This record gives sequence, structure tokens and C-alpha cells, in this order.
Amino acid sequence: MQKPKVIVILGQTATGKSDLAVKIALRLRSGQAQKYGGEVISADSRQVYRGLDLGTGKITKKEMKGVPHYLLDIANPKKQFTAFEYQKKAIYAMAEIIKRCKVPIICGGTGFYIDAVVNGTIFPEVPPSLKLRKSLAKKTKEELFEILKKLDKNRARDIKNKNEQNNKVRLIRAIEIAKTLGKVPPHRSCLCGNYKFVKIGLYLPDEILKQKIEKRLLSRIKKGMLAEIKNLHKNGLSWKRMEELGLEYRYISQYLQNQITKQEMLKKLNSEIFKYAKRQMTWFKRDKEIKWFDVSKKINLAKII
RNA sequence: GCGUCGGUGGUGGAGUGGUCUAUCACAACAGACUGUAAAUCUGUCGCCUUCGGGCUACGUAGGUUCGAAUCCUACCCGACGCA
Repeated sequence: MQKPKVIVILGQTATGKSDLAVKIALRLRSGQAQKYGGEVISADSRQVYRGLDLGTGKITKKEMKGVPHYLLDIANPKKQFTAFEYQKKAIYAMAEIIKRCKVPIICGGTGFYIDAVVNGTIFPEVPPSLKLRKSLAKKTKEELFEILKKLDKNRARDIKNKNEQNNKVRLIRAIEIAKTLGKVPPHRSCLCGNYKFVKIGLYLPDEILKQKIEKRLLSRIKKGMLAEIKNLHKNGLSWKRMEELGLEYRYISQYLQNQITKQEMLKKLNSEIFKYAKRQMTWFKRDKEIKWFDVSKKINLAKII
């Protein structure tokens, strides 16, 4: 029996992934061989949150052109959503879509989330403990490292080898796991192989990407991104949480609090978003199965599907 | 024209006789990442290198000194002040 096909559209920010996903979904609908169409599963760690729209470049109802989208607006931005939750929901959505004889199209720029689904990453069965994290966050990285060393020598060594002794986020999670399981289990993934993933990567040459980011930023501001963020804050989203959400939420918040000027905000955002795009590439580069397309050139859809 | 202050690496900006290729920040480049991932963290960042080291740098040209980015002289450039 043939494995169901799942299309994965990933790549740098500002490369038009969402548009392409809709285009492909519609094309599948009208195509001869597969007349049932595609449905999109978003793979974006910030678009899962309700109310984060302009700042995340979330697709609008109109832009969806009737194509169903999953995993948008499913979480409260005040609470932390996690890769684990994402994985569960995405796998479920995938199965649902296939059951209805449609093609799932996973589309987004969060490589960690995509891999969790595609590779079937098995996360240790230890949910985040906010209290523990809060108390550990007060400690210095040296202290955290010592704590981990006592709990799990191997994981501590591993973290050191990867030059992550200063990475508090990672140290805290390792401690969290080691505390309940005794040690951090080795990485495992369940490549169950139930699906055939077709991975499509979108990218842009640096200079063009930079221009695109600049333009997009200005247009988002024009559309009212500052008001969106002001509003989120008015409704109880703390500045601290904004800081965590990163990029536009972080730097626009800093501007709204008068910590930086508007000029500084724009400059910082342009450069930080570009850096983010580079980081995305660093992640995706490792996956040799991705077929890459330069978006500044014309893409032949027939080549993709 | 006179006077004052200043000219440092891609940028900003420390350093004011030896430990200086020169704190730091930014930019740039590369990398990591397994329940925070738009987050978080690391490395490189004058030139050459057999990775031990070698070579050249702090406006320009001289000088003082065992030794100068640091002191002196002249010149060039910039800002300000006085004419």
C-alpha cells in the first residue's frame, strides 16, 4: 500500500511560504490525479497564539481562499505553548486530513516544530514545571551547571561539549528532566514511516531578502502593528512576555516603553529579522532531503507536486 | 590667519610609554539546538600559517627612548572658538 503523501513547505521568513501553500492546495484540488485538494497545517511557533496577527504575518481569512488551515490561533499568548503540544496536534491534524482523502501541507518556518512532526521526535515525559523553572531562573549559570552535574553527569558533559554551559534555558530543562527521571534520556525519534514527506524549502539571496524584510516591516506598521501590540498589552500581555515572544513583539514593546527610539526600533528589527532568517537556514541546512527553491526566480509548481 | 580639541580595526568607541592586533558594543560570517525555538547559546572576526607561530597596523613624515597608539616636531584632515 502506498504511503500517504505530506507536503512540507519550510524556509526563511518573508519568502512567501503561506501563499505557496495555498496555491499548492488549490492546485491539488483542480489537478487530475488528486482532485481532493490540500489543507494547510501551520508550523509556526508564534502564529499558534491568538491575537498575534500582524506581527507574525499570519495569513488572513481572505488569503486562505477557502483552504482550511490548522494550528493557527489555538493558544493563549499569556501561556507558553510548547513543541510537544504542537507535535501532538499536528500529527492528529495530519491523520484527520488524510482520513478525508486530502493532502496535508505543513507550512511554516519553525524548524524545531517541523522536525518534531516529521522525524517523530520522542520528548521525555516531563512536562515543564513553571515553579521549578522560576526558581532555577534565579540561579547563575555556574550554579545551574553544578546542579545538573550532580543529577546527571553525562548530560552535563554533553552540554559542555556543545558549548552550552551558558545556555540557561537548556540547563534548566535538563535539570527539570533529570530531577524526575533521574537522568536525561538519549535522543530518540520514531521514524514510523507512515507518511511520505515531500520537503520544499524556500529561500532568497541575502540582499533581496533584506529588502523584502524592510518593505514588509514598513507595511506591517502601516497596517497597525503597533496598535496590535499596544492592545495586547492593554489586555494583559506583560512586557516581559512580549520580550520572550521576540522580534516585532520584543522591539516594538521596547519602543512603546520609550526604551528605544522609533529609528532604533526599525534598524534593530530589520537586522534582527535578517539574523533570524539566517538562523532558520542554519537549522534547515542539515536536512539534505529538502528541495530548495530561490523565490526571486519563477517557480514551476509542476516541479514541486 | 591665530587658538583649542580631536584623527585608533567595516562602524561607534576605549586605551594615553612596555603585559596592544589593541577592552567593549555594533555590523559581518559560521555553528549549536530534542517539551521556552521569532527563544536560548557558542565560535571566528588585520594579513599569512605546516596552527607552534610569523608579519604589518592606531592620519602622514620624522624624532626622543632599550621600548611609542601613547612623548616631541612638522605637515595633512575635521570640529569648535577668535579674528
